[in-house]
Amino acid sequence: MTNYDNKYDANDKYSLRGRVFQKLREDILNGKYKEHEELKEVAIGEELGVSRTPVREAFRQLELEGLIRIVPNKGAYVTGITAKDVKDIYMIRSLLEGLCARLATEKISKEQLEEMEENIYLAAFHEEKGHMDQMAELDNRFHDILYEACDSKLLEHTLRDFHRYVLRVRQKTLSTNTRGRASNDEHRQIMEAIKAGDAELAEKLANQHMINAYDNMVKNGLKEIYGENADENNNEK
Amino acid sequence: MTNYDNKYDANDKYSLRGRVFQKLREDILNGKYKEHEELKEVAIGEELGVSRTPVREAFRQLELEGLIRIVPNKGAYVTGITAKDVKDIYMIRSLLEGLCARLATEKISKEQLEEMEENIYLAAFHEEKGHMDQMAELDNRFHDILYEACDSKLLEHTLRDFHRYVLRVRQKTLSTNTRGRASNDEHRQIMEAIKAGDAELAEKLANQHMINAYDNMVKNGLKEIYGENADENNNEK
DNA sequence: GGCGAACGGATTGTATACAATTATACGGGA
DNA sequence: TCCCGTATAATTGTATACAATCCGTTCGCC
Repeated sequence: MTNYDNKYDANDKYSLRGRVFQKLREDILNGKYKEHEELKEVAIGEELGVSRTPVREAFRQLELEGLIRIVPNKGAYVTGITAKDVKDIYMIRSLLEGLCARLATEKISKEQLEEMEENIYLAAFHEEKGHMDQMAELDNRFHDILYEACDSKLLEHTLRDFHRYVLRVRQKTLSTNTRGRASNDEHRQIMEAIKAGDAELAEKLANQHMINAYDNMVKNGLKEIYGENADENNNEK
Repeated sequence: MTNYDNKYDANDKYSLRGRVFQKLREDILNGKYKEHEELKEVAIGEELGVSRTPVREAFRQLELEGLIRIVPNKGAYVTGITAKDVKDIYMIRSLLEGLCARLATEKISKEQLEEMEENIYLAAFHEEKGHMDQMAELDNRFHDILYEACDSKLLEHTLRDFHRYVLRVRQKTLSTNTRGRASNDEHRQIMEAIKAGDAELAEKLANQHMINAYDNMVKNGLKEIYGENADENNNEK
């Protein structure tokens, strides 16, 4: 659990630690550092032109974000995501996105609703054109708007954490374009329920949206990508 | 989001950083350091006989646990919990504890179920004797067993985070002894549903258990303790 | 040849020194 | 008296030096 008030202030990009943190997070999510790869303090420090101190502090933060795993006196390793992790996350997200949509129905602002409509409009355009990158970006943004609109710092942060955590997976699987249209449709239905003030429906639709997203992942070979590497849980000392 | 595999290995109590981290966390939860109190690196370091380095690293971890808030170039402050935070947490927990109970119904081991029965038996005993401390301890343990039993590292960790986050509040409010018995009853019902293999019922009961716990808190003056200190969100630079 | 202990390199853990930033106190001027 | 700029102290940010630990290798012994 993290600082729900203003975490990004604390990781400000003007401090070396903050810059290292954001750079490493991005590189891990981008896949530059692969699963189980070891991150060495001096190497990272030299690459970014800083000393070990800010690198170490960034490591501590990355660990609690779940992106790396620090083994005392040994090193820092990029964490792997098992197929079960993904399943669990989507189970949790299904409930929480539903809650989020329900709360957002009461709390959403005019501006947020407008941005949501614009988002859906744009997504339809890019879907037709086959612009996958923009689609992914808009999908992320749609959920971010929803998180902001629920007016709960805690829920917003929790969902953002999970969302970010599965970005690595989504980048590899969401490029199946049949899902793109379905996802857009579901977004629009959620938006319309919110706009109509039907909190119950919005919750139900958001629930199902996550279930559908996960089912699609499984269909498109999640298992093959993140095989059942059961060696994830070996607690060897 | 944190390392779901073995975070406690990384914060091993044999490293200075780990010891500082655990000590500070305990002191914050115990109330030794009060809300909005500033934690100074040198002071903590001298008190524990270590240099600033491990203290700083412990701070970074505490921040992502949500216990302190670090303002760059200024300091680290113990985070306050607003009444709304507590409400949000219980809303989230209601859903997730329900999910946890549902999963646990399928996955719980014989040993875990036995410990749960023993827990409930002991709680009834201590409730009759009026042993508040033991009651609180058993209540914590009951939920921990449930978290372990759901067989999801991610869900387990998420729930533990939220649970720990509200410990500060619970210590001040759960000592109303009428709730003790009701809580025990609810625990037993959840356990029996799990034992009977009725996942739907277990989920519903766990949902309601959280709602009841929160309602009781409100009744017993949550507002008065954690007043609407709206000054929590001032993002002054 | 196999096995174990000791050595050495590499890496992390901790302490300390120095730089940058912020807060506070003081003093001068209007 | 009030305001404001400057100096100074306190605190955090970063770099570096040193200690402890881990891991592979080599050497010696059986």
